[in-house]
Amino acid sequence: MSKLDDRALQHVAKYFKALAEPMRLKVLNALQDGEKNVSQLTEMSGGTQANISKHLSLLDQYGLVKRESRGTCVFYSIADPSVYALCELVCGQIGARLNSEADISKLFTFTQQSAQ
Amino acid sequence: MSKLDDRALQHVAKYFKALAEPMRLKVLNALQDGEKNVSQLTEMSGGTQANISKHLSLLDQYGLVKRESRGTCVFYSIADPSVYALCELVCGQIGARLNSEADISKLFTFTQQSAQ
DNA sequence: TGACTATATAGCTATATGGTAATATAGTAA
DNA sequence: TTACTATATTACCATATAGCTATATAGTCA
Repeated sequence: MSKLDDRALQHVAKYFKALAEPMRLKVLNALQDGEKNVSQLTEMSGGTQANISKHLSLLDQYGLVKRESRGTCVFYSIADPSVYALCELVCGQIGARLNSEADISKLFTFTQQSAQ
Repeated sequence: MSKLDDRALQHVAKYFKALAEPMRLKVLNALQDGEKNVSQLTEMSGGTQANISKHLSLLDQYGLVKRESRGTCVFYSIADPSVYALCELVCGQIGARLNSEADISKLFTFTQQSAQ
C-alpha cells in the first residue's frame, strides 16, 4: 500500500467525516428542497446560529455545499446531489443490520425524494 | 424535524463515522479480496496489532465486518459489500471536486474491482 | 503442567472537534 | 453618521478517540 494511496485514503476519510455528524446531516436534509440562508437553516435544524455557521463553513470547505451571498444573507445549496445517494445506501445498510429495514425507512426520510 | 428522525440521523452519522478513518478504510480495502486474520491485516495495513484490533472491534460493532475465530486466529470479512459502492461514490465526488478525477482514480483503487 | 502464538484490552497521552457565549464583520436603511 | 440585521469568527470547555505500551486472555502443542 503506497503513500499515494494513503493520501487518497485521507481524502476519502475526510469526506466521510464531513457526513459523520447528525447536525450536518440535518442541514443537508434541510437543503434537499432548495437553497436556504443561514437563518432558515438555523431555525430548521434547531441549533444556534454560531454552530450552524460553523458546520456550513466546514461543508463548504469540503465541497458539499455551495455558498452565495445576496444582500445581507448568505444562501447555501447542495453542491452535489449524489450525497443523498450515499445516505440512501447507508440507510439501507443500517436497516439490514438492524433487521428492521421497514422501521428505519419509516423513521428516516432523508433521501426518499431526491436520490434517483 | 422529529425526535425519531434525530435518532435515525445519529445512526447514519455513526455509520459514516466508522468510515471516516484512513486506517479503517485501509483495513476494509485489505478485506476486498476475502477474509483475513488479524495478523495479516496488521501487516497489510502497517499498523500495530493493538490498533488494528481496536479498529476491527469497532468495525464489527458497527456491522461493517464479520468476525469468526478458528483456532487461535480470528478471521474478519466484509459484512456488506455495498460499503465499496459508498467509497466509489465518494471517490467520484472527490475527483469531481478536485477537477482531476483521472488522478484520483489512478491513485485510489479502493473500489475498482468490487462495486459494480 | 509450561511454552508459545494470536488476539483483545487496559491505561495513558495528545489531538480533534462539537457546542457555547461573546464579539467582530458586513450589508442595509434611516 | 447611527441603528439594525445577518453572518462569521474568536476563545473557551468538555468530550471523543487514534495511537501507543504493557498486560491479559485464549488456544495450541509439547
